[in-house]
Amino acid sequence: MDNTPVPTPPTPAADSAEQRIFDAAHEVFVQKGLDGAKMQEIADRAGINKALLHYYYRSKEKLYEMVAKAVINRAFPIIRQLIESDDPLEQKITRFIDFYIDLVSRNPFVPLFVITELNKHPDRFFETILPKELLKPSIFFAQVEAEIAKGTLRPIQPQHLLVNIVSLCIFPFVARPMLRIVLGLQPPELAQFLSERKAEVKKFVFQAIKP
Amino acid sequence: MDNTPVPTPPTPAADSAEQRIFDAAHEVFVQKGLDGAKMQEIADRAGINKALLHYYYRSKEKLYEMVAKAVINRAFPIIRQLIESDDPLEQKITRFIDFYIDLVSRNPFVPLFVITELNKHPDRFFETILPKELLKPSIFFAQVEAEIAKGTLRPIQPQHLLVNIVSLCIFPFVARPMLRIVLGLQPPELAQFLSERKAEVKKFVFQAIKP
DNA sequence: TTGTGGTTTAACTATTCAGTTAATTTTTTT
DNA sequence: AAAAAAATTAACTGAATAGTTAAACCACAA
Repeated sequence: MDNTPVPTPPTPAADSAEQRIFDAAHEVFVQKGLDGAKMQEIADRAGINKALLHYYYRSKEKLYEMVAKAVINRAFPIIRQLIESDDPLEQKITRFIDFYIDLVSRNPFVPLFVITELNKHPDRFFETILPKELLKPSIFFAQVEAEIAKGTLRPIQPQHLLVNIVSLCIFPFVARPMLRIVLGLQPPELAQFLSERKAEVKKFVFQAIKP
Repeated sequence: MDNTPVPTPPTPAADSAEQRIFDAAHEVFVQKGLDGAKMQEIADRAGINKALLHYYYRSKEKLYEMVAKAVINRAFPIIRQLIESDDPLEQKITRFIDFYIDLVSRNPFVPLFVITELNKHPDRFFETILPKELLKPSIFFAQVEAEIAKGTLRPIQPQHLLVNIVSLCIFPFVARPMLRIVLGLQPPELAQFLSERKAEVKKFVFQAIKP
């Protein structure tokens, strides 16, 4: 028979106060950043007393750090897998664009959050939030070099290619409200426009790199 | 003879306290945002007493608003000129990329500032900060359509083309610290990498749109 | 010289907000 | 059911920081 004590789960139960606090903090921090977020607002959204925030998470900084880690750890493994896989290049790029645009269109505030965080506290970010193992894009780079050598790709620095792809995927979602200014689009047309991005980016990229 | 009184100039003298305050505020707000900026830090950077900030600019919000307007009004006319000019398309794209990358590499914090501001107070932004006249990209769109009809350009929605170009220009500079993670580049290599962007983006775009 | 208006400052007040405390309620254990 | 532990709250404290005030300073005119 099983007499091992049930360990306190590292992730709190789905509808516990602890979890509701975390979810509220997630929303608020990602949308407003560390300075813009107020503990009272987080408490209100979670529907609990402000003292509970400190009961479960000690301080604003600690809570923020946990949220930041969660954000990174949700996205990072997916990106790592996409970049480090050894699918053939064309398929890899296709998958990358599809996944990445899915990811960012579901979480449009995340890239902005990461970039802002990274600008304000680069040290903390690299030391405590980011996983020790950075990405290894060398497989991707080697694949690109190989296809160039074979003549199935025009010459291009693989680093630039990767950055180009990422830029095309992320930027329009991050800068969504800017599109209203630049293109003169209203919200409904804007949603339509963004839904076309997957196909558009793929066409654009493949045309740009064919020999 | 001229007996009209000399009006108080709308822009204060170059080395006045008023101007030094504004410059300091500009730096601090653009880098740290409204919430991250502290009035004391602005005063310190301007080398004056904190009370002077309120003497000249009433409140933090007012000062912030003036800075935001100045930022927009510096960038907007340049962009408008680039987009609305009637240079032939190829030259227009070339100029656009060159100017835009120059602009953003000299002011890497500005796009982030604008996007953040736009996310937090879209109403204020559209009502008080932005010039009444939005951009008119229709000339650009027409040019693209024309070249497609002539067969000198592959079919592509002009809106997507414009967004693609802007994304490729802005994003790498905004996300500069992310490149360290994605590409594994250290600061010196990173500077080198970014200096190659102008040439790279032009090659990439023109290859992507040729028939 | 002295009066006047604009400029600048040191010292102060008010507010906002993170964090604490001590008491109360709820849940779990015996 | 009583005792113990955990969860939750209202009310408080302290620190940071936006904003005010009143006095000092300065330039310049009468």
